[in-house]
Amino acid sequence: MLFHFKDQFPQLKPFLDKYLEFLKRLEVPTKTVLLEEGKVSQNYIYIEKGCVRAFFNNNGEAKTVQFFFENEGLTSFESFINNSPSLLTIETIEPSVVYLLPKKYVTELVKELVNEPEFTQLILQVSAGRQMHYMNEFFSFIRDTPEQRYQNLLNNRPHIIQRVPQHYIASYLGVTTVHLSRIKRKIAKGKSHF
Amino acid sequence: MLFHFKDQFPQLKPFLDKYLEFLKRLEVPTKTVLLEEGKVSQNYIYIEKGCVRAFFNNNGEAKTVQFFFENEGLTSFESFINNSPSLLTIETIEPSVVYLLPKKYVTELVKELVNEPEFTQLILQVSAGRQMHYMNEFFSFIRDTPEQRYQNLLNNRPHIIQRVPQHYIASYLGVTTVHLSRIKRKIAKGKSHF
DNA sequence: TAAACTTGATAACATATGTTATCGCCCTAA
DNA sequence: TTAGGGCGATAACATATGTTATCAAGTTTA
Repeated sequence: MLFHFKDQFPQLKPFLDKYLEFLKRLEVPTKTVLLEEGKVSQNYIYIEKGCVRAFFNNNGEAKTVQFFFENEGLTSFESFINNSPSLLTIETIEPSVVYLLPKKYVTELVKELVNEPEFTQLILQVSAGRQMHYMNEFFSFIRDTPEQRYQNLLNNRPHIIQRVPQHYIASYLGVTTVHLSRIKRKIAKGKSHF
Repeated sequence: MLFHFKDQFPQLKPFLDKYLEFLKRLEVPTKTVLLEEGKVSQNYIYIEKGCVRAFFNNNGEAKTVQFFFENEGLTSFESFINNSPSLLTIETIEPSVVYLLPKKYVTELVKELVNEPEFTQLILQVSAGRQMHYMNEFFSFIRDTPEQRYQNLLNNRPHIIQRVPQHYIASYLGVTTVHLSRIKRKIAKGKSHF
């Protein structure tokens, strides 16, 4: 969220650069929890290498809602703003290298930036983008069958299918692993006709 | 979105009040379209009386995603910020009285406010709230069965069930009207045991 | 007032998806 | 090297939900 926008909003660069030194580099194995559902987010997270998933717990069953990869940053936005417990757990899927910026510094940074009109622009833009993302995911769930959602992944984000274990993908699509297998078989059959 | 926050952010009040005179009052019948999917939002909308639904079109079938009632304001946020076509149509469900603030004035107002630190606070808060809303709707779709979603409506927002025609509710729940009837019968049966 | 719509319930049948169990493959730890 | 565990495919059966058609009651319109 934060450090991606240096190029787009050059006036903010000096503010952001000041905080680079407070980033903590972390090398972590698979299945490391970076933020736990129900706890207040304590860090802004940036992924240098590897990938993570965001999920929430429903009666012991994990529902995966999003994947993040290299060069992406993430926060539990609402958790940061309102000090409210995170709705999601963030967990690595592969051995990963991440940078953390502790909440304390994020808060400081925001305090400094709140007087910069450019920052308001950035906030508006980031917020609109996030809202767009959740709306699109939401609408896709309503509009598309699981098979169509799988096709969307194949067409638009094949790296996810390549890197992420199938049971997480099934969870993301909203079906069981059994049904995802059926979907894959059906698609494979369809293809073999040509 | 905008005029609700006068009390919470008193410093912004004079800015907001200046624009009250540009609000256009409109009395409209049922099924009036206030914003059409695919078009750029031209107004901030405030509902004085009546109610509206937000839906998108999927192969000729309308998928309802949200209802708004008295004293609520709405914008297609992304559409406003990015001048992008709205993902949703906004249509009245009842004869309604609404106020419109043309985009021109909203833009002006935002330009004035962008230098007010309090405005950034407001933006952060509104954005977090909106994101929370869409996340919750999204997660409820993933987590809950249509029957549970109907129970949630009954428990938390019974006014919706009372005022809104059943086919819109079925669409909102993600099922056919036939299935919603089944759900209602099942719940009625369950109750009659006590 | 009568005709035409709209809304909601219901039945019969079709399809999509979940549940449980089994099998095979690959990887890793002892 | 072998035993166990994680992962994915598949089959058989169960359940949830969609589709189509019909009916009844209420509402709008000519």
